[in-house]
Amino acid sequence: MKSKRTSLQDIADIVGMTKMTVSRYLKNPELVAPSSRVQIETAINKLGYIPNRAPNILSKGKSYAIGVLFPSISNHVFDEVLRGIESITEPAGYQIMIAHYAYSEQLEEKRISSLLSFHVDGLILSESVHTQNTLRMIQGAGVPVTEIMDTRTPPIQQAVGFDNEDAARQMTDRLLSKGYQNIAYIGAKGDVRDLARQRGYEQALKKSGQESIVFRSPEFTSIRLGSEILDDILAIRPKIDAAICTNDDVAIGMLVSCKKKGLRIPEDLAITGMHGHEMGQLISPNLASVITPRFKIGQVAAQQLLLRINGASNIEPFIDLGFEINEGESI
Amino acid sequence: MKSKRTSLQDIADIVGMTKMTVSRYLKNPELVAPSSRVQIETAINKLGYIPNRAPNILSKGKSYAIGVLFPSISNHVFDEVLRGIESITEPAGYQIMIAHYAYSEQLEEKRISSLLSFHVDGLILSESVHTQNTLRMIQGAGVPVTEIMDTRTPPIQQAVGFDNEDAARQMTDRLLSKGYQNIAYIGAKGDVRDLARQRGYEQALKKSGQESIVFRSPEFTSIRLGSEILDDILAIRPKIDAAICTNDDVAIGMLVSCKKKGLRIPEDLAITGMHGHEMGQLISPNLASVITPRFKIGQVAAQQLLLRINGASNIEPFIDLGFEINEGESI
DNA sequence: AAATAATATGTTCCCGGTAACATGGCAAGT
DNA sequence: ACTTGCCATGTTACCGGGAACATATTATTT
Repeated sequence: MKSKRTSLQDIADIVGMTKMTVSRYLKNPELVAPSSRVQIETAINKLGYIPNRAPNILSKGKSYAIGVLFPSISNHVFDEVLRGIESITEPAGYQIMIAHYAYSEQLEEKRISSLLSFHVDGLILSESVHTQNTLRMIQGAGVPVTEIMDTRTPPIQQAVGFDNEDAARQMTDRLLSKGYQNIAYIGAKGDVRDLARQRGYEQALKKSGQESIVFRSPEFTSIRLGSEILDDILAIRPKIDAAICTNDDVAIGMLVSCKKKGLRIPEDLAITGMHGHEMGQLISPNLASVITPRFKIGQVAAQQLLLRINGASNIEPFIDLGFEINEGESI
Repeated sequence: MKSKRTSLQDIADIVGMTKMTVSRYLKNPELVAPSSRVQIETAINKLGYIPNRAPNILSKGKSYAIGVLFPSISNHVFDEVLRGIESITEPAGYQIMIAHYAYSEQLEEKRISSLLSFHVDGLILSESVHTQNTLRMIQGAGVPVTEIMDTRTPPIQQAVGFDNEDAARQMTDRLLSKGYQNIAYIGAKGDVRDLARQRGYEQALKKSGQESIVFRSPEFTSIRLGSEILDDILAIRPKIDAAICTNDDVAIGMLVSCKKKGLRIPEDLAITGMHGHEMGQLISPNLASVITPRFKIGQVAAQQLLLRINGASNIEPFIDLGFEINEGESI
């Protein structure tokens, strides 16, 4: 039953050559005599050869695979990033191995360990906080790493993204300049980016002399969370007139809840999000959001990583790709 | 610079034993003398050993990895499925390798080839249509395969999911029994599941004697697509009173558009979706949808796959996990 | 005390692609 | 005719974990 996969040797046996010739045919056909090529080709078609990376991983330590870690695979933010990554790795002949870690450092460590056990040639991480062990492993494996999204936290080697703190600060300033008096920040079970945004918000408020109002849910972000949290917030602070949400999911949930309750946006409550989710741009009113260069982030991260995999050593530790603010109609 | 990763041999050298003893310590510590254990432990902590799967893949042909293919990683539907899969594979010590193929058979083939080149022990596929080459490769590699979501198309080996055709038929019947007279089906750049749903819809309509009205966009499904398509549909068929959308994204987009135009739901237009997206349950009116057992599908698929990886041969070709219909407020 | 068993560790070999080097044969150049 | 060189192919060795078997040391039994 378990009839071992065909190896180069099996093909070589059929055509009466050594596996070396078959190997050459697969990598550089022009090195093989035309008459031999036809024979090998025929044999391969008959047996159906599937390449085998294990020998090379073992003897050369190179897998032509790149590990990509996302906190959650359903997050649309990372869909664009992935497309950006693949736009670079695909033509370069590198295979992507995606894993997710549910925002848990411990799970991230497990995933990285697993990816490294397959000898990935490089890692793209979405988190800026790692366990001690994770750092040791990466160090020990000697693989290049690029961290994406945030450019605030000092990276392991290199960060590609934008300034979350500044994004929140600028958004807060817009609200202030529009005259809002009671601006709240809505966070969730957080990553450092959420915290960076909160800092930006707090700094902007402090400069203006306003008091900061922070709500942080212990749950992961979701549309549902945004919709549920509204009542709690209004119960504690009935007079807030603007809510800066950590991302579009929470903002959309809150916006939907407001509409159900009959609250007018932005007259009764202004709402802002983060990342420019398709949905936020379609609903009415149009959600104010920070538009981030997600595709570009993936692209640049992959480019940088490949450069370093191929030996480049002049690492730019921070590559900031900026952002844009879309005021929408919700502020 | 490229200072080769520490191997079992490196650790063995430090403690003055052979790598075999170190290997034993890692797999069955109780086989190693307590005094040796401490020494090895210390050496490992100092050098930081990262496991290496390549030798075993090479010599035993087993990777303890399972390849999972999703059409798109941002699709929330597959997030739940993935959680279900991991709830089984994680405790069993299997690593998941996720890949996506953007609904393209050709890309699926490339991904499968790549996964097989890493000697994955099994595959979970989300598509029911494959290239000839894909089928040959799977056959040749001799790996167990489980296809998820649909239980209509004949599977390569086994399918775990629900009956898309029946789901659409039942939903159509609900609309008919509520008295709708002009029910349209809204599809997108489709997979077979979309087509199965269309069939179910058409059969239900035929039985009732109504004429079927099908709109199929050449684009991938998205909320935006749903919102854009509404005008086109109304232009061609102004008198439709119900729209069965291929999934919740399209339905939500359409619903949002209706609200913008001032159309009342369900009085002016009834709308139904598929899969029970969180957002659909939060918006007002609540979206009618088919609630599918996504977590369970992942769980059962993984269980079945592991059984077969471990030699089980009594394959149940179809495992139907059913669905529920949530009428919501939109019909 | 001798025989047996249990324990701890060592030895050998396998997997398969391919880099590096070796070789045999034929064609071009002198 | 002899050298030089190229072309097509072969040979060898390597990577590292672990199964299977072998061996050495100590403990237990009769």
